[in-house]
Amino acid sequence: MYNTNINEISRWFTKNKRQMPWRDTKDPYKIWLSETMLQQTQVKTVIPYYKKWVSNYPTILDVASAEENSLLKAWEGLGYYRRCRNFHKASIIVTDSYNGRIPDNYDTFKSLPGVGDYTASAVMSIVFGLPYSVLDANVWRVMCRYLGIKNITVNNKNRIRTQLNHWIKQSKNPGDFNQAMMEIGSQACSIKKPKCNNCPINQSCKAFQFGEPEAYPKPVKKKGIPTYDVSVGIIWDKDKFFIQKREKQNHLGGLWELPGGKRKVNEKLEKTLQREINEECGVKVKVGDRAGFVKHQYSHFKIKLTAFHCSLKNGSTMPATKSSNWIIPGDVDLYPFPKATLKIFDQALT
DNA sequence: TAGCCGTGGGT
DNA sequence: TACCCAAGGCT
Repeated sequence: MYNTNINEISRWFTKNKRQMPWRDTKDPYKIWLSETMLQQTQVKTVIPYYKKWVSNYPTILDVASAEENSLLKAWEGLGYYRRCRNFHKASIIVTDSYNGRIPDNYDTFKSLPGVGDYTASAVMSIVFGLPYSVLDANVWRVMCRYLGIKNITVNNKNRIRTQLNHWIKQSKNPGDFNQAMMEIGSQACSIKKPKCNNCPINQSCKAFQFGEPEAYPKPVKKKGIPTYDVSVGIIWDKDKFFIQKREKQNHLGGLWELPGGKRKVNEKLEKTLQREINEECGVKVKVGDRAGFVKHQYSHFKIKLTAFHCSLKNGSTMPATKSSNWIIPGDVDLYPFPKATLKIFDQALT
């Protein structure tokens, strides 16, 4: 029965796999990069970023020798920017400590920053043919349905691991097996309205036999997220305006932004701006016309973001530092900004 | 360990 | 519109 499933999965993958720029490479750098970009990010979203990245940085040596600011600019809009900073750090470790060769050992590779169980298993199996099974959100859903599992427990996770390990040891190509399982989850065993008639393992699938695949696994209720009113300033000095770099350990770390902050209850947005800029930069500003307004949603909160044109009051100065600068609108292309800031620029600088 | 971390696709 | 969630990792 097991080997029958393996053969069916393999046949299904050959027939149904989508083409992706990294699909046919065994270059550990490119597979590692793609798996990093794919974390919590859909294939369709990743493809253009992947292409641009490998064009800019063809080898891991190019990444190691690049400025973090340039790498973040290439990552701009992809989100979860810590992935980019960790990939940079890891590339330097590989260059300095492993003579530029990406480790072919699971534990050594997984010790690199940003490499967890999923990424290590994916790279080891796809590049080096080692039998480490991946358990991402897709495979988790496929296996919950296959084994008739509703709840996340340690025991159930072990049952899934055991079955996957058994299969992958039987498979001729561990990398293809892993990718096949993920592709089944994405294309056939979808969250809503799964296409069970196009699934290679439906004959042994408990959830399919029970006639209610969507009930497995049991959906977890998630919390609501708060909304904040935020106001930021475009502080002009002649043709230049002020930007600052966010602390690396913080939200959107390493990216650049306009100064500003969260509105307090019953506070006017103009007042918020003067208060925040005084707290952050130690200067007083004159707030002028509204420059833009956008709504934006992050992972765990939403913002309503209002931007104002501003100018420094007489006697106030803000010198450029390592983490701040005065730039002309054309320089926006030189710095990585969060999406919300880019939306404000679209409204305010054109 | 559960919360944090971005953005866009899909419905 | 509003909401869920995606080829996870870190603390």
